[in-house]
Amino acid sequence: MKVTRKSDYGLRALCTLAQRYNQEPVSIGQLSAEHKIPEPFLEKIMQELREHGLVEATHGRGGGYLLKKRPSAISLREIVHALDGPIALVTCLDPSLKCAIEDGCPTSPVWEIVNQKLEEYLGSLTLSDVMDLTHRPLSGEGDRVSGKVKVS
Amino acid sequence: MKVTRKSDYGLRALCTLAQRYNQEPVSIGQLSAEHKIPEPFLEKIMQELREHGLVEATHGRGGGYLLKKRPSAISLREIVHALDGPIALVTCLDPSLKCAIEDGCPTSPVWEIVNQKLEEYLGSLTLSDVMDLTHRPLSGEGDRVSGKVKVS
DNA sequence: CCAAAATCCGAGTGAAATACTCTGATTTCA
DNA sequence: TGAAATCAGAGTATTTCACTCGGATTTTGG
Ligand code: FES
Ligand code: FES
Repeated sequence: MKVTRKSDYGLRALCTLAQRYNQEPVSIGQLSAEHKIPEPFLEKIMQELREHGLVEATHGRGGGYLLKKRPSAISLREIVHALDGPIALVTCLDPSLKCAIEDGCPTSPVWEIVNQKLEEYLGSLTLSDVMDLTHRPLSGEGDRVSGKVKVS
Repeated sequence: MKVTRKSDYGLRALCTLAQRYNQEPVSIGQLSAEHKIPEPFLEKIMQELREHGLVEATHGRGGGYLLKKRPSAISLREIVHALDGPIALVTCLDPSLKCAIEDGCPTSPVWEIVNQKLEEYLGSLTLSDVMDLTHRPLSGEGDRVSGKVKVS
């Protein structure tokens, strides 16, 4: 039950792009330095984000990446989908590998529900939310879940 | 973002134990046959479930496994914890590997929240819920999420 | 126009996690 | 006493992950 490093790295990079929204493009060099991410790895990640339309790139001198939508219009769900693919908590839920059993399978209905819930929740969190949380270091140690960010 | 096969298999096995709650113990042979799970693998899984107190075993002839609590008192969370360990969506959240950065890390607050949400939700689903869902094959195709099972 | 700065692209590699096996010991009961 | 079951721990195979490499392409500054 883990999100891959690709998604974590990708999210971090997108955070700095969000800060610099509407400014100059940011290069892989800068991004990887800021977040201590191996350059060639981040390069791949940014490519995938571009292919999925979350980000756009400009070549050559002074080039780099820019967000393609406003931070509040990019959800964690999109990011994770772009980098890890759609969430399939168990292999049977993978749309490309339709399972044979299916009927009467005791577990698939639950996993499907949890899966759905997770996607919903990730869909409700945007890059703006992430930025808000970063600079508001969990005040008071109460349950952060019902803190600042909207909760189902 | 996957649950391991161990957890999926374990859940299936626990389902049949739930059906036979308060009856004769069920052997690995029976369980693995019913769910098409490789016997020696399931053996390991049942051992772990016993070590975590979800199940108890009786040796020798006619032996096998029994639930140690009523089905409505066993949550998905417990099961997943027993077999996959506590949920740590990103490595930084793993309590055994406390991260150095932490302060000002842009992503960890969000992942922590999602992590918490997930645990909460899995904690709210019990073996009874799973059984109910199994024999009620998603009537009407509506959003199953707010169907029969309690939702946050 | 050219060289430097950047992204693009596809293939390839090493390590780690996962999924599962094997062997033998131990307990129980007919 | 021996068959049926779990127990225990080490071992192996496969897949996924995390990351690299080499070279092509695009853009811009000088
Ligand atoms: S085994 Fe595939 S749906 Fe359950
Ligand atoms: S890198 Fe460890 S908390 Fe963010």
